[in-house]
This record gives sequence, C-alpha cells and structure tokens, in this order.
Amino acid sequence: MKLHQVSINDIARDLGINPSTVSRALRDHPSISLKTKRKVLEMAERYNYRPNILAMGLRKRSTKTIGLIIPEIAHHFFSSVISGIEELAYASGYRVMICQSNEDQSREALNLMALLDHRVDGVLVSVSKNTLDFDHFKKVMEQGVPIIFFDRISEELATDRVITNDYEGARMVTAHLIERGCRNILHLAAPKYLLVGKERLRGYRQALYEKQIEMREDLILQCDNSQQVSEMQHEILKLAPGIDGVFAVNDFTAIAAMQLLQRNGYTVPGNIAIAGFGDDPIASIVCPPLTTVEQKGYEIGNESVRLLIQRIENPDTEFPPRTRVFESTLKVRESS
Amino acid sequence: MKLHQVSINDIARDLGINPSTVSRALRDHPSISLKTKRKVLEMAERYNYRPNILAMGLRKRSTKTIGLIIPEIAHHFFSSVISGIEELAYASGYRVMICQSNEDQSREALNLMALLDHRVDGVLVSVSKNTLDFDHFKKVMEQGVPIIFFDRISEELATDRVITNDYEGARMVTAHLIERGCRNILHLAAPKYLLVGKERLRGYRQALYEKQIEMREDLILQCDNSQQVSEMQHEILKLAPGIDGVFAVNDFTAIAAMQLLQRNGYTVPGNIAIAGFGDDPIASIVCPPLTTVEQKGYEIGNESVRLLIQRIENPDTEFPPRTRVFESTLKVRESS
DNA sequence: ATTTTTAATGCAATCGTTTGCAAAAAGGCA
DNA sequence: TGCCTTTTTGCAAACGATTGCATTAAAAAT
Repeated sequence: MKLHQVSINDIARDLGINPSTVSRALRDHPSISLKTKRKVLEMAERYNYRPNILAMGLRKRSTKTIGLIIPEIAHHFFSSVISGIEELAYASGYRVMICQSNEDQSREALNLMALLDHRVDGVLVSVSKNTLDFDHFKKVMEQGVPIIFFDRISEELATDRVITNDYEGARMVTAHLIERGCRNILHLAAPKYLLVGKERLRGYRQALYEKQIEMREDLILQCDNSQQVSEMQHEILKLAPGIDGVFAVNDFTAIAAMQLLQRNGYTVPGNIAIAGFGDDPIASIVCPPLTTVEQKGYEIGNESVRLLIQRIENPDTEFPPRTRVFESTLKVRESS
Repeated sequence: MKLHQVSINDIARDLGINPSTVSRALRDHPSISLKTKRKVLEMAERYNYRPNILAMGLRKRSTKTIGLIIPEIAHHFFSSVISGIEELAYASGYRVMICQSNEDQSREALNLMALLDHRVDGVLVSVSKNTLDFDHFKKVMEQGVPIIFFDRISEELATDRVITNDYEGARMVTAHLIERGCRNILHLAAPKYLLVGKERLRGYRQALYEKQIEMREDLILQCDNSQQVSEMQHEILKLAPGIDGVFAVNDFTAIAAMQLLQRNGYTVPGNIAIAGFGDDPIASIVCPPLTTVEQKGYEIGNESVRLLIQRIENPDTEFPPRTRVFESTLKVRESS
C-alpha cells in the first residue's frame, strides 16, 4: 500500500498558511518573510517533503529531465559517453532517462515516443544502425523539443552534432599500417549509409592515396561485427593469402577477424597486421593487443549535454545547427 | 519554442463535448456510445493525441514506470539483465528508467531519490559494491513502494530476491579445477560483505572440503577487479610459485590475473589453470579462452520484473518475501 | 492620528487527466 | 402522451505545484 507523500498543502495546513506561501518559501522567493521561510523549511525537513515532479512538470511544462537514446548500452564507447552525459547533467540539475534502441529503428521510435510522453526537456540520440528513415526525429523537432545527435548522426537533419573525427582517425591508423609495411589492406566497413562508416572509409582511401597505393575495391567488405565476420569467413579467408593488413571499422570486428585469421594459421602481426577503431578495453586484453583509435567518449557526452542544455534554457534564441568535432588518437599496440 | 501538445480538452472543445467523455471514450469505457467513441478516436488520431503522463500520474498515482538501479551498465551480465527487464516490462505496458550507481553508495541513494521523485511504481536494484548502509532502501520500503533486489542483494532487508546460485557455481568450477589436477588454488574474492562474494567463497571452500584438500587461508585474497590485481601484483606473484590454479570471483579479475601471470613466465593452463565467473564475452576472446560460470542474466531480469509487477498490481495483497534462485552452468574452456 | 508606502500573505486559476455522482437523453411500455 | 428504465453525457472536484493579482499587515511619513 503506497503511502501518501506529504505535499505542500499538508505543510500549509499544519502551519495555518496558504500553499502558495509554502511554495514561495521553498523556492526562496524574496517577498516571503524570513520567519515564515524558516518555519516552512523546518517543517519540510521534518516531514521529509519532496516536491512532486509530476505536478511541477505539468504546471511548468519542464521536467528537468533529458532523454538519451543509445544503440547498445554495453559498448564501452557508449558507456563512457553516458558517464560524460550524467556528470554534466546532474551538475546542472537535470536527470537523465536512458533508453536503448538495440540497433532497431522501431524500438528507437518507441523510445522516442516514451521520452516525449514523459515530457523530457530535450533529447540526445545516437542513431541505431538500421535507421534509414528519420521521420520520428522530425516529429520531435517539429514539436519544438531540442534534439542533439552524437557519434551516429543523421545527415539529412539540420541539428547540432557532436562527433569524432572519424576521417582523420581512419587516415592515421591506415597510414600507420602502411608505414608498418602493409600494401594490401583489407577494410571491414560499416554499412554505407552510416556516416561514421563512410568517414572511416574515406580516411582509409585517403591514406592509400597519400602513400600512392592502389585502391582495390575488392578489399572493401561490408562487415562490422563479430557475427558478420563468422558469416563471411569464407570471403575473408579467400582474400587472406593476398593481404598483409586489416583495418576494421571497430574493435569487435577487428578482433573477430584477428582470431579467424589466427585459427587459420596466419600470424598477427607477422603475416597480417590488424587495427581496429574505438579503443574498447577488450583491445588491450586480446592477444596480441590491438592497435586502434581512441575516441573521446566522455568529452562527447559532456559536450552534447552542454549544447542541449543551452538550447533548453534559451528556447527563444535561434541557434544555427552546430557541429563539434573531437579528435581521435592513434593507439599503437602489438597487433601491427 | 515548445509547441502546445493537443490535450483531451482540445478534442472535447472541437467536438463540442465534455473532456470527461473524451477521457472515457479513449479508455473504451462501456457507458460511452459507439458513435462518440468513433468520433473521439478519429479526432485523437488526426491530432496525433498523446496522453500526458504527468497529468495521469498525478491523478492516478501510478506512472506505469519502473526504476532500475545498476552498478555498472557496461558489464555484459548487467546489460543482459537489462534486456530481460525491458522485454517483459514493455510487453506489460511499463517503461523502465535506468540509473547507474557507479558502485557508489551516495550515487545510489541519489538515484533512488530521483526515481521516487519521478513517482515510479516500483524499483529494481542491484546493490552497489560499496553500499554498507541500507537506510535509503528502507525509506523506500516504508513509503510502500515495492522494491526487488537482483544479483547483488541486501541480506538485512526482507524483500524479494532474484539471484544466481553462486554457491553451486563456485563449487562446480572449483571442483573442475581440482579434477584438472589443481591442489593449491588461489581464490581472488569479493569483499566479504557482498553476498555474492561470500557465496562464491563458500562454494570454493565446499569443493575443497569435498575433495579433502586442505583449506589455506593465505590463498584467499580480497581482490575483485583488474585494477586491484595490478595493485596487488606483488602479493599475487609471491604466491604464484606455490599455486597451480586460480579461481577469481569474476572474469575481469581472472583475466587480469591470467595476464599478470603470463607476463611473468607462467603458462596457462600448463603451470596454472585459471577460472572466472560470469561468462562475459571477453572470456571467450582472451587467450587462452577462459573457463568460467555462465549466469542467466536475461532470465534474472525477466523474473525480477515479473515479481515486481505482481506486487505493483496487487498493492493490497501481502506477499511474503520471495527468493528465486537461478542455476548457473560451467563453461569449460582452454584456461583450465 | 491619518495617510502613504512597502512588505508579506492569500485567492483562485491553471496545467491535463480521472471519476463519483447528478443530470439529461433515449428507449420501452402502457 | 406520460411514466419508468436504461443509456449516455456532463459537472465538478480532485491530484500537487505555480503565479499574477488582490489584499492585508506592518512600517514609514505626514
């Protein structure tokens, strides 16, 4: 049986004053006398009063809550983004409602609905992998709820974006493989409609171009998780004799490929050097430890919240869509 | 600029009827004529009406939302628990608000407050590692908000619990090490106040006892994450020459220990066999792949929600505290 | 002592939904 | 048509907090 939580009215009744006075006293309104403020505060303390967020939200049309939609909570990158988000959000007096889309567009749309239903003041999103249609986001924007994309953004929506310099990261790591002597580098790429994937591919191409190495389209495979690696193992193994390097779009794919190659008699980095992207903790545990690119998850989360809160708290200011790019850094380990 | 979301009153005005009629029509109340129901539904559809959860929650004192507090979102075990929770919760019409305590008691208490402030209908908790004091949970219970603990439970609170059979899992895996020939097994244990830790230790002891192997207290080290492994590396290395097996309370600790030993010239499983607990995906990626114990994360999440919703929807029924135990299964891999 | 000014409080409507009860409309039957 | 049921709808008060405006109490000025 749920107890009756004490309300502003209970306190008012007990003190023989008006609820509005209690409300103002609690918010430290200047026109309330010190004496009443003290009485109210003391009573609130004693009764363990907590404001009813539902009532506040209803009246003030603001819940001091921001929504977050993430493809997969269990990824290290995303969980460090979450830390960055929570830190600044809490410090600024906001709560965070976390949802995970499981890389599924319809789930993503449902999550978005749920967040709007809860009347969040704004939304942070990293788009799910299979999201091709952005109408659900448009609806949010039309309602005037601020929305900010990070890492996995939508190219067709004009919103604030907080991203990693994927292009430069991929260029660096590919250049590194080339410097290590690789000439035939297999690229395990993300689907072409994902911007991060496109950018990393572009960086890969650029590095080859800079070092004047011929681009071979047959060395680009769309394959971006460990399951796909095992599904495509025949293709990969068929290419294996002709390659001396692998650059995968993320660490999980890189590791799966590495283990596949190792199981089939190739040595890493002896026969084939390997690099990933993301610097998941697993990269330093696998053997050999994986060369990869570190992304600034915490900072990306932090900056996203900063931009969002700015929009939330200045609803009448027109900001042009802003893009923040965080540089990534190469982590060279024994796999290359 | 946030738009005015259309409300039940807008629909009522447009249709020239009373808001209460609209409300009942939307909820399919039997005393509303089919004709009005159709009109209302059509209008609601057209205007894209969404009920205001804040108002509903305020009036009905139920938000159809359950709160979840988890120590670390990024752990595979917890994220599979989350999947289990979300699946059943969504299917039953509930939303889930996820919070992470970061293994910190004060954060945990804050999270709990936030959830209560949002008037969740019930709470699922896995206790943070450094939580020694349970007053914040008691407060929730006194308010009559149902609370259910899973995996990391509180022994001093009489609540529903959903746990793994840690004792049996630990006993099995230790027995397995013994069968593999280990006689001096180092146990890297969790803090003694954590029930999971105690139970796994108990299982370890029991296995030794059953196989009539002498218990050596000096082979039990309190050390339950990779950071602590590196802090305690001297102790571990000092013991290393005298041991032929390691059973760690979780996979991360097991792996950190394994790598420490390997770096110092020990072979695994040749010189020392190693086993962990939890079956994190990393366990099958590390080399050699780690022997461990699989926990039923998804099922644990699912069952927790089931128990919680049962309490939420039967507020007047007195359930005695229930405990559900899920069996774990041994996963033998190359590290032993 | 009376008026003016300022400080402190109260009133009442509002946010969007639900719900017990009263009222009206519709249907049935003589 | 009149009366009685039964079906449909409306009224108004909640839920808990906020806020513009009116009002009262207290202090200052005349």
